[in-house]
Amino acid sequence: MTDATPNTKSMDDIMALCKRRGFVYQASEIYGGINGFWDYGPLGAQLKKNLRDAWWQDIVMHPCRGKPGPDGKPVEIVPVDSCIIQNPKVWEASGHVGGFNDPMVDCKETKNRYRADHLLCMGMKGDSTGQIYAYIENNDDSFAAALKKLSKYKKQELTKDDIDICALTALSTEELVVTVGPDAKEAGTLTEPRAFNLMFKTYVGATASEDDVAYLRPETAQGIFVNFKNVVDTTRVGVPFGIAQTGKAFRNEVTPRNFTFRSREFEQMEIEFFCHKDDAPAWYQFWRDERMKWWQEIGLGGNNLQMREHDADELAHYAKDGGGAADVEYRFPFTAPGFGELEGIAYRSDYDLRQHAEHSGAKLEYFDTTRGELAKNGQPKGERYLPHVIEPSAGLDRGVLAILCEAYTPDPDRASGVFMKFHPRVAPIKAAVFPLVNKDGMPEVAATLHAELVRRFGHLGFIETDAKQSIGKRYARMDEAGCPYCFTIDGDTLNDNTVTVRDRDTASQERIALDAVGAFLAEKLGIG
RNA sequence: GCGGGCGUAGCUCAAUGGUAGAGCGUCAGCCUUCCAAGCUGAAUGUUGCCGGUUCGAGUCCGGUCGCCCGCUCCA
Repeated sequence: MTDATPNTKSMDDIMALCKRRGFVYQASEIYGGINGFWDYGPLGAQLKKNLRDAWWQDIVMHPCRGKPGPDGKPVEIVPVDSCIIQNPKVWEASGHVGGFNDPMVDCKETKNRYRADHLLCMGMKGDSTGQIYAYIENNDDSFAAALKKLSKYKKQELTKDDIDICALTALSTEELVVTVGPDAKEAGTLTEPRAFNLMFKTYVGATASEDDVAYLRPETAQGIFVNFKNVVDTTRVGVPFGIAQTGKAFRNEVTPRNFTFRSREFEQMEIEFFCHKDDAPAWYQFWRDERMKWWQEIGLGGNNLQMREHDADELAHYAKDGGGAADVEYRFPFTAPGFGELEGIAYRSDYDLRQHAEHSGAKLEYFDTTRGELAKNGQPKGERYLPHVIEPSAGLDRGVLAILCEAYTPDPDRASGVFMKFHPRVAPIKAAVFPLVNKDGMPEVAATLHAELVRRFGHLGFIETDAKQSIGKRYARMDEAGCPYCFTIDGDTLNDNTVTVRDRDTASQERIALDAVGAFLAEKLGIG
């Protein structure tokens, strides 16, 4: 098999176009920028909104476009919009306070960095003197290398039965000085374990004391879990159902990289879908397939999109028997030939609700009146349980980036040299209206048509008009901005009330009636 | 955070330690009846930022910020 185009696009060229055409700017650029933050310009802001709106429409307002769930019933999803700052106990319950503070160890010799809790140390049994050798947990090569170095140091052939093992984090400062790093030759090159807090910290209230510490949310998911009981109590939803929200999340990444792919401030689109434990595998399969299909339909239909099931050893311990976890991945120019994650679909069991129930003391169990054994009157007695959760969690900014990369289409045969092949549904500019020349009554007709299209389609994106310079230059500009259709008023329009429609992807034209333009565009935008 | 590379106009790039430039794009006017045509004109830079060496720094040195690559990280 051959991939004709996937790896050949230049990320530098795509970034240059994003800047040039107003899709993405570096945040605080006039002050020299700030690492890991990006702003969207006019076209980027609308593109991002269109993608978010498409998700909202297809998830919340018309779930899965009407496709029934595995139970044969309509899929039910309701939205919430929770705060970026929550009670800090939320993040203790979710495990983020612990998990986002992984101590790291650096090796001064090899410049490698390791998670401190992933390193083990070996010494000769019954001989605690001299050097200690560190190796990486669950890594046979690293273990063998350390054993070999220890054998050479002790001048005798040692096997795994001849050694004592302990965690690196259990070593004293004195012991660390005589410890040889996993990839090092000399002892004492490892630093003390240092904490890296990946959550942004802030203070609630003006006094800013340590008692007032709060965190910017590192994911939107927990805002859903903490509102589970509220939603069940105040709306008429019943399990199985989902709660969805979009919003910003913040992670103090060690190394922001690859344009907007790993940013410190980013936007997520998340669903937490609650179902009975027995139904979880079927719902997992359902969402996994639906989400893959959605990304394909939104414009990532090429061979740069793939679904990857996580291997068993990647799975969280609770994910094994409810389906599993899978990522929708896109082959970005900077990951090629590999892929980068767009969305994760994870089986989370009842882990999150259970954690919040334990930490908060709230009763989060759901009483399901459709289950349980039948009473004498034939009605089910009901069943009380913590619902299990399937979580499709997508990165909005990553989606935008994938769409930008996929749309970027070099074409030496056209004036612009490149055009942006956006799916009409997400294209930030929906249409453009041009008078062929800026005289002879054409501008007036164009202005009238433009005003009509703005009224009818302006809520979906920009409707452009432009009478300056040559028609070829205007088409070229629209190619780079990814406008799918250009309507041109020419001399014939004045005689027979027809206009030309130029198709961005083929650069070919057809004539349609002036009063049919609205219907034409509606059909092309999929809102006929 | 570590190592390497890079930083000049919106973009792509010039400029031996000696007056900061070009092409494209942008804007204005003229012209123009279908794909960046042509003509005329205009705007745009504390050379990322701060400091040092020098009579003189875009150029050399130090620091800092940012971007790219490799580590690390990616809950």
